[in-house]
Amino acid sequence: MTADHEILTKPEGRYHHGDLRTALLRATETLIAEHGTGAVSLREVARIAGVSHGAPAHHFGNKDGLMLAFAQEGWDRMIEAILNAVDADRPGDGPAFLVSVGKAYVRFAITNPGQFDVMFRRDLYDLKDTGYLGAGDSAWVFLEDTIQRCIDEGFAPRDAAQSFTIIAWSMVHGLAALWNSGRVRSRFEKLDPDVLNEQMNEALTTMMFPGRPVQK
Amino acid sequence: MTADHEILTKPEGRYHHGDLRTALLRATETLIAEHGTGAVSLREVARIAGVSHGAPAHHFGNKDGLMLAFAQEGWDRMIEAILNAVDADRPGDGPAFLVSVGKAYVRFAITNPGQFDVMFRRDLYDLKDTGYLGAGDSAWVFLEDTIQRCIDEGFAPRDAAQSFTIIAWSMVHGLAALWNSGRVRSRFEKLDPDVLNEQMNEALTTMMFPGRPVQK
DNA sequence: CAGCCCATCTAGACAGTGTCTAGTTTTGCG
DNA sequence: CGCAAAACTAGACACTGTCTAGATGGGCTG
Repeated sequence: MTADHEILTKPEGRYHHGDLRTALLRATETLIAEHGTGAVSLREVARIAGVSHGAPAHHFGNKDGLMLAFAQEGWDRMIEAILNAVDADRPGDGPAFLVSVGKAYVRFAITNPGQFDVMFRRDLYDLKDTGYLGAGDSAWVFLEDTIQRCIDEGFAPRDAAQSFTIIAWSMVHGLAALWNSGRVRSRFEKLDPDVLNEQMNEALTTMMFPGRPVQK
Repeated sequence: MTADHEILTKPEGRYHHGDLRTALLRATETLIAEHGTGAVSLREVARIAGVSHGAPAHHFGNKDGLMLAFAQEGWDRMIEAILNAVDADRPGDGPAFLVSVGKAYVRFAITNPGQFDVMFRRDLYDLKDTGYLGAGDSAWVFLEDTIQRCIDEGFAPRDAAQSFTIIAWSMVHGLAALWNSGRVRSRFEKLDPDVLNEQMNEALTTMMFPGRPVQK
């Protein structure tokens, strides 16, 4: 119905689509957003893109491949979103940097609940796939570097890198997952998620670095 | 193959199963454990239970109903597991009580990854279902009471009930979810999950209640 | 104990799905 | 221009969820 949709539909009378892979990923995103993850089918995304029912298999191998590609795209998008947020916030010290990262993580999750969900759904595709694990690994490494910076600045014990990384990731991931599950949200109908996100990340970081000098 | 399996299979020559509802839930559990959540189908659980393909619909309405019942059973089991753990640990103060609860939460999640997953999969069934939300609510209320006890004992500010509840739940839920996703586990192949669970919950509670007197 | 209601379960049909195959169209490259 | 490979089509098949109509028998009423 939108211009986007037209671009993603195969031009009439043509045999080749042009950018079918992208079109199928966008169709997947639309389906998940409008009807949930369960509504995704190879035949439906093919229909939306205006191609035959067998076409998607050529680009993704099978349905698992489509979901995996969608998850990988999600990791790329999330890392990009975090980098942008950090750029915008210009945090002064390590803990402030961590707050910026945590807020961006949760914001990405609650603004892209469908894709975030797929990124952690190990039943949708082969977990051993190197690309999938690789994408998640870069997120881990990024987070670990953030913690390491806090350690280098004297905010945390020198041997805390791994445990603090797990703690930080667990905190923001749990908050995001619970919010998206609808269980937390249902108790804060009138609360702006961004406000909750801000408050939680500030509180969590304060707990992690109790001796931290307060930033203006 | 096991005795359990035989009990759950319809007695030969009989028309009525006896306890088909339970048999179907157990078949669901087995399928998820052995082949993942995606392997669950009404026809396959019917096959395992030795009944016709249409029988499950009578007990659960449709597939969503089966998954919802499985999720509800999960909530019941988790609350029971937490109560048992608290009984066994006999924690002295509020924070120790919280550690006991948190450890039991994570332990349930990593020993029942399939069921835990389904409990938070809002795409598998209608989120507005009162039974589903009700089960989750009792968990929230239980956790909030635990936090309230910490407040009453002077370990946390009086107005911290809600935010501390979110923080605590986010922590343990995030840890459980990340572990089950395989991303954390892949980095600690040789580490006993129970050890990580213990250490994390102690560390997290120490962060939440920094002034807490150390327990023996 | 007899009769009957209704929960339980069967069996067939139907549209929709993933995946496989063989074949058709088009692109890109020497 | 020629041609191999990539992109896509179209049909088939087994499987799925759900809907129907009907068969069975457990348990309650009288």
